[in-house]
Parts: sequence; C-alpha cells; structure tokens
Amino acid sequence: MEDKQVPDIVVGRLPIYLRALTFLKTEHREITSSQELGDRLGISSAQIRKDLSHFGEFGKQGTGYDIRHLETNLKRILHVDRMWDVVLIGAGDLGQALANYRGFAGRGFHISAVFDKSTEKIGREIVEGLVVEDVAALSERIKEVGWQMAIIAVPAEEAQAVANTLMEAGVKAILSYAPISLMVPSGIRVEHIDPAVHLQHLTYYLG
Amino acid sequence: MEDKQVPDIVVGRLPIYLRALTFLKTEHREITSSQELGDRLGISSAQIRKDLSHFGEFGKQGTGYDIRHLETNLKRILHVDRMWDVVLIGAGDLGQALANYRGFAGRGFHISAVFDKSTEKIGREIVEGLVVEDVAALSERIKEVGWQMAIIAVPAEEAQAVANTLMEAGVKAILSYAPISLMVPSGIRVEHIDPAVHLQHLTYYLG
DNA sequence: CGACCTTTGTCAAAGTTTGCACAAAGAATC
DNA sequence: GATTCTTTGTGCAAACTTTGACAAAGGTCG
Repeated sequence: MEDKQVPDIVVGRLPIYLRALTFLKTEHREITSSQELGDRLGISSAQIRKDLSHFGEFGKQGTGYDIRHLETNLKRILHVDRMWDVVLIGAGDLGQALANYRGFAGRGFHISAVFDKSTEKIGREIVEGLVVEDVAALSERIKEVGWQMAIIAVPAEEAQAVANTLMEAGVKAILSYAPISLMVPSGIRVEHIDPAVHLQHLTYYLG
Repeated sequence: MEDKQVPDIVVGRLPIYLRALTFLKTEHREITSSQELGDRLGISSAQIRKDLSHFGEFGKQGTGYDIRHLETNLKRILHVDRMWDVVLIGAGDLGQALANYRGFAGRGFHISAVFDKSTEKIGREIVEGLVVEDVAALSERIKEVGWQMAIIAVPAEEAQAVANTLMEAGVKAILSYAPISLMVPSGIRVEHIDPAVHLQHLTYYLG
C-alpha cells in the first residue's frame, strides 16, 4: 500500500502521531488504541485508522497498537529511522536557540553546521563543537558535504537570497523561520514557521 | 458577509495574505492582484478571491487590490488593528529569543511579561524593561492583569501543567512550542509549533 | 468452551475545499 | 466613444477529506 500517492495532509499528521507515541512511552505504556490517540490529539479515531491504513496494517483487532511497533514503522515511513544532517543559516537569538535545542537528536536530526554573515559571530563556538562559519562559504560547503536539509533563521530581507543559494547548491528541503513566503521551484519543499501568523490566527477568534 | 461561520482553513490563510501585503509594501508597491499574490504564495488566484469574499469586496475589477486598503481590512478582520498583550512562560534559550524578537510589534503583539521557575532566572532582566517573574505567581498575575494570550516555551514535561494554570486563570488562546499535543477543553484555542514535526514532514519526501 | 467485549481496517456516504469559467466592472488605447 | 484588455466576485462541478458504521479478528471471563 505504501506506494500509491498518499495525500500530503495525511503525511503531515504522521509526525504528530509519532510524537504522541513517544509521549506515551514516557508514561511506560506499551499498548494504545486509535481511540486513545484520537482523544489525546483531538482527532477522530477513524481518521487515525484511515491515515495509517495508507501504509499498512499496524494494529491488532481487540487490542490496539503496540506502541514500539507503530513507532518503529512511523519512523521508517517518515525516513527518520536514520539521522539527518541539517545546516542552519543564522546565528542570532533564534539560531542560537535552535543550535542549542536538545530535542532534535531523538527525532532524527542533527545540526551539523551553522553559518552567519556577521564577522562578530563567525568563528565563535555557538554550541560545544559547533563553530559559526562564514555564509560566503555556504554554497561551496554544501556542495562539498552534500547536505539535503537546511533551516533558515535569518532576517526576512536575507531569507530569499539564502534560500536561492541553498537550492542552487543542492538542498532539497528547507524549514524557514523568516516571516516571508519563500518562492521556490517545484521539486524543492519548504515549510514555514512564523509565530505571528499563529498568533493572528488565534486573535481572529478572540473577537 | 462577515458573520456567517468562516472555515478555519480560510482564517488560517489570512495572516499569510497579510504578511505578503506587508512585504509588497516594503517594495513600495501600491496595487496588487489575486494573480500576483497567488504566484508569490503558491496558491491559486481563485482561492484568494474566494477566501476574501467571505469578508466583503476589497478589490476593484480591472485593477486589483489597493494594498493598504486590503491590509487595513485584514488587520481589522484578524483583530490585529490593536495591540495584544501576550504573556510568555519559559525564559530558556527559546523564551529569550521570543522576548527579544523585534518582529511581533509590527504585527499586533507585545510580550508584556515573562515567567520561569528557575531561581537563577527570576529577577533577571531578560530584555530591556522585562524582568523574569516567578511562575508560582503566574495565576495570580494573570487574574490581576487579564491577559488573554500566552506563549508556552517550557519543556514538554511542564507544558500541560502550565497550560492548565493559564486556562484556569482565564487565558483563552495559547501558542505552544512544547513538543507535545496539549489537551484543552473546547473554548480554548491552541496552536503548536514544533520544528521537528516540520522536519519530519519534509523527510518523508526526501525518500 | 461460549458469550461477550474491544478494536481494527475499510466501504460508502456526507461534508468540505478547490478550481474553472464567466459575467460584470473598470481601465487603457486608439 | 468604441474596442480591447484586465481583473474581480461567484455559481457550479470536481476533487478531496472526514466520518459513521460494521464485519472480522482477537481478547476476556465465567
């Protein structure tokens, strides 16, 4: 089943399911059900079963899902049954926080390099073992190392130019924190994180 | 038209449109079209026109949209034609970056207080004019000041407890950076930001 | 063992969202 | 001022997504 085109909206929920399973493990749970997951996530149980059914049969009737088994499978489906090296552009407050974030490792990601354009930051060890490099060398370094993923944490004005450099050098997936919509050709995937967008979505409902 | 229940998915796109208009203003543009906006955002022009039509008629046939006029209207619709005071919980790296972020002011938000539980952080001036307060006083302070919005930037283990405190004290909208799905009663709105979720969504397509 | 309970995977129906296509309105050009 | 071009707002159909319902499978308990 795993090859027919799966809707992107379904793919987008898989990381949420995976996160919930990891959480259940911290509570030393071994078995769960679509009902329990749905209650926790605010999603119908039918939707969870349907989503998973795109990829195979992971549950056992009358019992539910073995948490470790489903977790293993979701990791495989999402290709996080391996570690991904990610390059970070921008060593400001946000870049600092991302470089320091302990949460990536357990979920398949490792920040392997940080770039910035400020001469004050270049050469500084932003985190144990991670020295800020000059963004002027970005393209060359990507071609040399072959990173496929990048996180953009630079100001809006510089983000599109950085994205262009990344794509030209071979990066295929970008997570951008810049508050603009990056324009990219098809074949490149981008996700945007912008807290103000979320806050404005919330204020709509605050009347 | 503005009162019939508008789909949440439509509301979620409005902040993106608003952001794009602000960007066009930086290029000193005065007029745009659904076509141009759509190209920039990777959305069909029909969808943009349809989305806006839920709220009124903002364009002029043969011309397009006056950027300032549409911007003003979107701000009004999203209730960001005023400033919102937001309370931030968590003064770690991420809390620090959020407190320092210059981008909120222009988009309707002001971080008015920061709370943490660490005695080392309490009392420290995290940003000019913003002193970290003791999270033990959070509930009392919210009831006193009346904040309706909060940003959670604490570790996963503490996030649900913080959310419960916030809701009990009267907060109605939460933006959470904790890597868990918060459980909240209906009537409270939550948005989640989790970079690993986005990265995992991307790796699915990296085969 | 048999009766009963739980839960999956899936089908079809219901509901939602998107996009096409076009009339109407306005601007530009000759 | 008539023709042509542009662009909106919208009705309708198509595409997509979610949900309800249930047979089948498996577990529990007396």
